[in-house]
Amino acid sequence: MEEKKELLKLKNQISFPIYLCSKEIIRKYTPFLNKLDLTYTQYIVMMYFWERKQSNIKDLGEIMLLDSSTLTPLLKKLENKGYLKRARSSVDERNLSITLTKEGERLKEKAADIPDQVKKCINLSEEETKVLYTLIYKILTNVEKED
Amino acid sequence: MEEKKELLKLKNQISFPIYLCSKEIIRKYTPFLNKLDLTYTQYIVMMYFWERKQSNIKDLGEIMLLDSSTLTPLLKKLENKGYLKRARSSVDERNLSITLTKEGERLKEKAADIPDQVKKCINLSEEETKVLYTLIYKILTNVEKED
DNA sequence: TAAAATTAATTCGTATACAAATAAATTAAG
DNA sequence: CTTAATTTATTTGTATACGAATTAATTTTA
Repeated sequence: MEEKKELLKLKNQISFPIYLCSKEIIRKYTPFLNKLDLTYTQYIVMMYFWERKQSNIKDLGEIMLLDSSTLTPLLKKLENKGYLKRARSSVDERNLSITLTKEGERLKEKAADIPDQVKKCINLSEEETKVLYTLIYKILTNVEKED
Repeated sequence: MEEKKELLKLKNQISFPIYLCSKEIIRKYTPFLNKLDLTYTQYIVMMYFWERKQSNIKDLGEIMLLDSSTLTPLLKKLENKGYLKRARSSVDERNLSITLTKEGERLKEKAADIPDQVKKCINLSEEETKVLYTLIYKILTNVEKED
């Protein structure tokens, strides 16, 4: 009985520090991303396209774990900035074909230093990072298993 | 040179899985919290008051790492639901004194089962949770050190 | 002590984030 | 072959989240 109430303390719920950690790391990215006129979410979407060049909203959303209702306005912003191009697929007009522009390619060079800078702030050893990485992915796998 | 571009891949940035993990764990809370008519952020604010009973926006914001501009509307919602009471402090009228209501106390009983349910979804061992906890707090400490 | 600086909370503007409803195109079923 | 079901993206509504500007109260300082 008392035990259950103990669980209801913030410090005893792993979700709370993870939530804080995510926000704080994003906060560390912000000054660097501001120089590129990008938000964190826009940045990870750009990273996706730096790897893939071409996609649609559905596939992008499956990697980002973001709904199309989040991505639609975000992609329009990135198109307005000149980094992406949006066009309906001619093969299947339901699909939106999103492609990286030359300007979007160039942005990759400007972003090249950011990961190292943030890594420096986070300041974990290689070993610690690897362990953290494993545990976080374990949670992601477990949590997704139930659907 | 090629090395830096390698860093710009999503899977090589620890921030991305942490960001996903935070969102996915919150998603696991959602069905339980819906039954209590609470969002995740409202839930962690309630947890804060289950421990403290009384606070102001500034102190609350320092624990939650949330700005007063986020908390002001959120606290008004929790007041409308009847869980909190907001009133200017008579000692220093700049401060908003926020207190837990009887209804808010009762909510704690209804929430008592949630942590265990989510823990089951996350499904890490005691040892793994402890290690994760340590690493996450290490990042939080390192990241905050620089201010 | 009166003006200046600081502090605490609110308001405003912009950007996610997600559920639910809608719309348009394609596929499946009869 | 036409209707029904499914799929993909958009729109709408609500709830964070955060920076910047504002307001009101208190402290500091000249």
